Amino acid sequence: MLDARMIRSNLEKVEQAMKNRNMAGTLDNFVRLDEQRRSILSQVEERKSFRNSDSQEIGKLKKQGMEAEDLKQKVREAGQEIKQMEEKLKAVESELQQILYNIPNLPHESVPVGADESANQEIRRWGEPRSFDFEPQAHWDLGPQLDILDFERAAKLSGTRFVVYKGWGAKLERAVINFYLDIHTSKHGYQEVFPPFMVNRECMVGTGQLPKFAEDMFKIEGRDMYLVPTAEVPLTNLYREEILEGRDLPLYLTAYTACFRAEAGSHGRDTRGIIRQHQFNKVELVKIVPAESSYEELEKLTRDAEEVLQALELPYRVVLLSTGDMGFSSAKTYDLEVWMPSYQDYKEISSCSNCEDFQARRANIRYRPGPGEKLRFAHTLNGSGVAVGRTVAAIIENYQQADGSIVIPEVLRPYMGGLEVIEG
RNA sequence: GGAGAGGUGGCUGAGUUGGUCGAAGGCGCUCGAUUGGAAAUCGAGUAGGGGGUGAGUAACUCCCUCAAGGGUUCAAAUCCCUUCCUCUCCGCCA
Repeated sequence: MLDARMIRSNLEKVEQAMKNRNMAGTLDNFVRLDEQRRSILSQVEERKSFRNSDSQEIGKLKKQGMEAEDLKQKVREAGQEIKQMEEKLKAVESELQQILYNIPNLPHESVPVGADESANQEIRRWGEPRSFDFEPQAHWDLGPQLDILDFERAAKLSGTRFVVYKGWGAKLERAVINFYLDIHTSKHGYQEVFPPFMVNRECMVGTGQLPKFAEDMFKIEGRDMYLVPTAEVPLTNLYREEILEGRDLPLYLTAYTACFRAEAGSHGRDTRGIIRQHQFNKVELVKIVPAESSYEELEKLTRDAEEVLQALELPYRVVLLSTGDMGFSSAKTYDLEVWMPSYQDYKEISSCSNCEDFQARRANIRYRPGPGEKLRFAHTLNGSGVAVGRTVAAIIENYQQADGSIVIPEVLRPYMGGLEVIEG
């Protein structure tokens, strides 16, 4: 959420930013409601001020043993008026709130302006895509052949966009999770967290999934709760409605969770394999930092995510997303894209974003920079560190051999009981 | 699921015959005094949000907030209702 006062004094800038994000419409409604709100508010407050002083007057008269029926009557009438005005104010404020909740974050000045991913900028590449001396297979063919992925039985259990991992496949998934958590906690200084996979509405509003993207979420029937679409939600909301001490920042948090997404509107995209599932595993990185250092922290966070791909020796590239391709809450996003032989292309495996104070303002996460200083909204960052299912898919495809077996990346072998190759 | 207790400022803890209480005291913190420096001691200050005047992250002023929402009343931290949360006991359960 953007600061209403900031919008008020930067109308053109915000409207242009919305345009750059392919969001139609103007801020005319905002301006109208904002003015209305302030005008009603000062009127109400004026009445209240009179009511308060009259009411105190009654108290004084009573104390002296005098009656004050006239004054009481007057205040009673003022109360009625105030009540009516407050109802109107409430209506205006909630309308205003809805508008604010639906305005995306302002892109950082370093973000390329463009309508879609074609405007994204490649920042750097790491590793060489392997050239095969045989016809490489896709993970959705290799997995079932090796009996480590079972799509047919997953459909029986849950439908499309689900997968069952079996045997060494299940082990590999778990190995990747543990490997990621171990690196981020022991080497990069993140605190490991194991949060609930279900959260309340306030959390979803706090990080920006709601109200705008309700159709992408799985809601729990009969309760105001949602399955987490990413650990970013519980991790960032850990400090919702809290005031942190400046000296306690930055906070580095990491968590493994399953992630649940309805994938509304993505019919026909990535229908094969485990690239796009309703449930997938992810190790997430979240930072809560002072405003001054958030862009430095974004670079560091991105490197932290890259490092696990380097350790796995998976070729990837880093892409700076354009204004049209960025997520709603983000001011600047780097995607990490891993080489996928089945796509003959790089495929997103991580998304690292600086949300600045956009989420903190929604979730009311503040900090006191120093003793006696005014409270400020913290800056929040998040990044996949990285997607586990897509990692497994990338390993299967990039490490496949002509006979259909899969070599286990060296760093994962300790997590696999020393296994070097998964064979049929 | 049943029975009971409770939710007050950064923390702790008063305040429940409704009235000047945004809230005593303590701790913590900030500034000052003291000291060669520090501890101890003494003094002062110290909640958050929003609106208005204003060039102002200065100053002044008003409104709101004692878990959340509603109600009673001229007036509610104090009375009533609903919801949420915490704790204790019982039941159930991994």
